[in-house]
Amino acid sequence: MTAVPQPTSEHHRARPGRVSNTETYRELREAITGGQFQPNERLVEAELVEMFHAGRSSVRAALARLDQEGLVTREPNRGARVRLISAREAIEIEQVRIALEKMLARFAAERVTPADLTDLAATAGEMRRRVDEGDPLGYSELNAQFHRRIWAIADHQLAAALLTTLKSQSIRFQYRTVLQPGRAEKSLREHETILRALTARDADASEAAMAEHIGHVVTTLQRAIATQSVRTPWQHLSTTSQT
Amino acid sequence: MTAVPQPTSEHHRARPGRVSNTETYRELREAITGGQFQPNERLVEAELVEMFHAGRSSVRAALARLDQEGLVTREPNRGARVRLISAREAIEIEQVRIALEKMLARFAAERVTPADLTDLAATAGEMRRRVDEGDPLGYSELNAQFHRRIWAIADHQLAAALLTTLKSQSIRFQYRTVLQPGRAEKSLREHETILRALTARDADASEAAMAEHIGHVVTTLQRAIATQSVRTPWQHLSTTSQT
DNA sequence: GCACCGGTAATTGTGGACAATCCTATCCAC
DNA sequence: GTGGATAGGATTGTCCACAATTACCGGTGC
Repeated sequence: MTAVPQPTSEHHRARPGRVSNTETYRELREAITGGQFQPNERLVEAELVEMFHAGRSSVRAALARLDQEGLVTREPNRGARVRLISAREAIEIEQVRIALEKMLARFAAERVTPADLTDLAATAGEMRRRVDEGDPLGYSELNAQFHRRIWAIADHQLAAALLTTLKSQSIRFQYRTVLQPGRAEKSLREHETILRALTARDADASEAAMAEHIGHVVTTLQRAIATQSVRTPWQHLSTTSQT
Repeated sequence: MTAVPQPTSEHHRARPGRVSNTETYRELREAITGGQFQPNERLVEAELVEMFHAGRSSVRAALARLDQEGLVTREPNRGARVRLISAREAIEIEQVRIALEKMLARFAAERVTPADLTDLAATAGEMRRRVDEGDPLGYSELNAQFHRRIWAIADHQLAAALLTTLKSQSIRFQYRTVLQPGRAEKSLREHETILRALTARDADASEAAMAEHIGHVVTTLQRAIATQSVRTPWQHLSTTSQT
């Protein structure tokens, strides 16, 4: 079956000297998304126990959870591996992302406040600065921030949770849409279009602008996948993603 | 964090006499969605061990997994409970469902084959028969089948997986829309509209028809929730849901 | 050289025991 | 009678040992 997106009960509190159960989960997750393991690399429980100074129970729980999140694969009696995301899956993820972000853009347009707008405008301005300075990494970070801000305005916990998890799966590591030349300027203009639509509180326009924006990401992604198979397959560069 | 939707590695094979690990998961899940437990009811591990003739490890694993799927809640050192889904969450679920099913309707319109269409038409015909006979339960089942068929045509694993899980969460609420007077006829007509749009291979019309259909479900749901708080809170009738 | 086969090592799956934590009921002081 | 402290029971969290399964490797027969 399939894992759903609830903000999984996470009221755990870290105890002083101990390595909490969810702590090892967090660390392992970080290690995977951070690229410390190659995709498809085996994750032997005993090794992880030593690596994170945790009990085997914790490691097993963490693996089970990451399995459901789609970051690792487990086969019975054969252990866990870092999940390798196929091109098709990566595209499916982006398509779902479009559907959800469209919805959120619409909701955001209906609820946005003046304070939100000045905030978004500030971020957009900062993004333009980064582009002009030729700082793609900083731009990426602000980009993510822009989108998250819209999620917050839309105030939709479920969609936000889903998007967060989906994001961590794909783009973060393997199919990084590398900075195609000229993509940054276009991306920036798309964000500005979104901002204008939100400012006008035009739900249809906001949704359409968001759809077009992420749609471009998909085509960029598809191009990247088409040409990628030739070059070095798995290159982990940084942790920010580019949209 | 949040659970993601991968078709979680599930190659397990049931051994003759033994109660496999994922088997208890399946049973427990079935018990919860089937309404064998009251919402918010405590799920004591020892009791479940006895009930399903499984080891505590299995039960614990199952609970962890169901926690991520959003069917149970766990608090550290305080055990697990059947998750009670708030009205807001139920609505959020339906909203996400709209977004995803719209997308799938569009994809389906682009890929549908003549065989698919005759199949859908047959289901729609059967649905009409059930409505005429006044068989809401049978209608519900066919309804679900109709939607699943569209998912299959769209051929989008991720979205299908997400929808399946979301559905299992909100089953309790979906019951309420069934019994609304006159809802069945309207629902049927909406499905027929969707079918016509698909037959015409009109992606925009298909998406719109699907959006309108599920949109009505949401408003019906909201009305039901508004009036519900007074009457008997949790009445489990069957396992099929009504949209 | 290659397929098959047995044994051994490595790894995962599971149950049980114990520790840690929380809840409840009771008792005592005021 | 009320509030707080405390002991007891119930329940969960974690470690550990052992069983079960799989992978690896060398040997044998053809």
